[in-house]
Amino acid sequence: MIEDRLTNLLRDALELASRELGLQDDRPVIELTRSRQKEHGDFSTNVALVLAGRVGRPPREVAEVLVRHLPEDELVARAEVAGPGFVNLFLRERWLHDVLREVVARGPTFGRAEPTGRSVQVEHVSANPTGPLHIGHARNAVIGDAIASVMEAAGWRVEREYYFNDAGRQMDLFGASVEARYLELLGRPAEVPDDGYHGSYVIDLARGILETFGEALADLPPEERRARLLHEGAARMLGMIKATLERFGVRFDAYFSERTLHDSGEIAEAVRRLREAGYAYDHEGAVFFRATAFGDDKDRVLIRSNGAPTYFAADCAYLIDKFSRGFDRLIYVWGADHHGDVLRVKGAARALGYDPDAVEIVLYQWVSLTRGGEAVGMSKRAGTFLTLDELIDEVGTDALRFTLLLRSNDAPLEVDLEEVKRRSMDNPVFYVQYGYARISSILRHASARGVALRPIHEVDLSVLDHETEVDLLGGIAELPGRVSEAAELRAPHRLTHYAQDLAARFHRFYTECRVVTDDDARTQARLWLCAAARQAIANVLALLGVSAPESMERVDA
RNA sequence: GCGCCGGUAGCUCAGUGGACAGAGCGGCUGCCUUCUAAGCAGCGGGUCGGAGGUUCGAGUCCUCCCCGGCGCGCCA
Repeated sequence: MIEDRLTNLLRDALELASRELGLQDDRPVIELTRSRQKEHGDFSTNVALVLAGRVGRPPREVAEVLVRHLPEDELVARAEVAGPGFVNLFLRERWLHDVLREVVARGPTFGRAEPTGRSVQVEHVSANPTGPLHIGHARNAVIGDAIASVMEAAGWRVEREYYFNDAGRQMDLFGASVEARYLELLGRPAEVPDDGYHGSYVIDLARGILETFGEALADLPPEERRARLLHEGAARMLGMIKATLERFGVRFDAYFSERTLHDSGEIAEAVRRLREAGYAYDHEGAVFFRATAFGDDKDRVLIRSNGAPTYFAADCAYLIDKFSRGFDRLIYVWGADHHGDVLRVKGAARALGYDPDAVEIVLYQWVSLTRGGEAVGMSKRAGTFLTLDELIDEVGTDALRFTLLLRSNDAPLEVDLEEVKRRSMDNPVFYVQYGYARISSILRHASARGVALRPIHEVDLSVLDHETEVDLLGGIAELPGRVSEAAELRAPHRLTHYAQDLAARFHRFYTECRVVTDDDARTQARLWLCAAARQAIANVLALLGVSAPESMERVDA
C-alpha cells in the first residue's frame, strides 16, 4: 500500500536526520494523511510539528531537515515544507495507475487487509423471542452486521452471535399469552394477562401450534401445558425472527440461549467465582455484586432472595462463556437505554479476572419513524408499531440498510418512510447504486459496439489526465484506508459516506468524459478506470450489505 | 441529584488535535441529437449551544454552565 511505502520513507528520513536533529532513541508515530487540497500535494505529515517541541527547534526548520534527508523514491516527485511545518508529498501520477492495476488484480478483495490473527465476537440484535422485530432492532442488526463485515475486511476473524432470553418473567408472560390464545381458539375460557402480549401475532402463533398439535396440549396438567406452549411459542417466534433477519441480509454463526446457562449450572458457577474473588456477598437473603467497586452508584443483585438469578447474573455467566471461547475482543451492540449496564458488565469482566478493555459496548441512539413528516407511533400496546417485515415490504432491504447506516451510532436517527422509499436523489442509496448501474451500462455498451478490452498491462494509463479522472482514481485509492478506519472506529457509517463520495466522483467523471469514442487509447484506459470504479463501489456496498444492481430503470420525472 | 449521548447551514446530519468547516435535502439559475438527466455545474446560506482553559494549532481535548434525549428496581 502506498501509505506504508511513504511512511517507511519518512521513517528512513527521520533516521538519517536523527543526529542533526539531536533526536534520542524514541521515535514519534508518523501520521500520514491524504491532502485535502491540491496545493498541499497528495499526502502530508505533521511529524515535524510533533517533533519540534521535543528537539527544541522551530517546526519549519525540522521539516526542512527532514525533507533534505528524504530518500529518493520513483513515486515521489517532490516534498515541500508548508504552513506551520507540514511536509507535503507530491507524487507522480503513476502511483494512481499502480492502484488501478491493483484493483483489477484483486477484484472483490481490493480494500481488504491481511489477516491480523485477532478474533472478535460481535453479539447483536439479541431480541427476546416475545414478538416481531421492529425498526429499533433493525438499527441494531445493521450496525452489528456492518461492524462484523468491516472488521472481517480489516483482517479480524469474526463470529456473529445472537443471544436470546428464553427464561424469566417476560417469557413467562409470553407463555401465558400464547396459552390464553390457544385456549381461546378452542373456545375455552381464557384471558391474556394485562401485562402480557396482546399483539395479533400471538394468535397466529397459537393457530400454528393448534395446527401441529391439535387439541392435545389443552388437557395437559396446567404447569406442563404452560411450559409446552411457552416453548412452542418461543421456538416459532424465534423462527419468524430468523426469517425476517434472513430477508434483511443478517446472518449469524450462532444463536445462544440464556436457558442453557441456567440448566448447565454456569450461572451458579459465575456467582461462585465472583464470590471467591470477593465481589459477591450475601445481604438480606439475596446475593449482591459489588458494583460500587467499579464506579456504579449501588451494588446490584445477582440472586434474588427467592433464589432466582437476575438477568445480570446470566450476563456474567455468558461473559465467562464468551471469554472461554478465546475471543480477543467481545463487542456488544446495545440500544442507548442500556448504557447504564456498561459499567456493570465491564466491572464483572474485571472482577472475573478478564481485561475489561476487551469488552466493547457499541451503543446506538433511538430511531424515530415518520411518514411524510407525520410521526409513526411505535407503541406495541396501541398496536400501531410497524414490524421490520412490514418495513422491508414497504421500502426494501437495500434502502433501509443504507439509511440506517447514514448516521453515526451516537446520533439519534430520523427515518421518513416517504423519503426512504422515493427512488430519487433524496435517497443516497439509489445515487450510489445508480453509479454502479451506469458503469455496468457503459461496459455493456462497449461490448455491444465490439470494443475489445485489452489486458491492462498493455494499456497506457497515462492518458487518464482529466481532472475528473484523477479525482476518481484518487477516490478509488482511498478504499483500503476507509475500511480500516471504519473498522477501527467501529463506525460503519463512514462507509456510506465514502460510498456517496465515490459515486459522486464517478458521476462527475461521467458528465465530463465520454468513455467509448473513436480514440482507442483513451477508450481502453477509461474502460479500465470504469471497471475499477465499479469494483470499488461493489466492494463497499458488499460491506454494507447492500446490493449492486447491473441496471436500474430510468424513471422520467 | 448522579450518569451516558447529542447541540455544526433553513431542515437532516458528516467531520479519528491540523492548513480557508463539508454533504444531502429545500430555494434560485443553467446543461439531455451523444455510453441511463435516479445525473452534472453554478449561486445563496455558519457567533461549530455559551464561557473559561490546555496547545505551535481546538468543531475536535479539559472544567463550568444552558438546552434536548435516555438511564439510574430483588423490571426486562
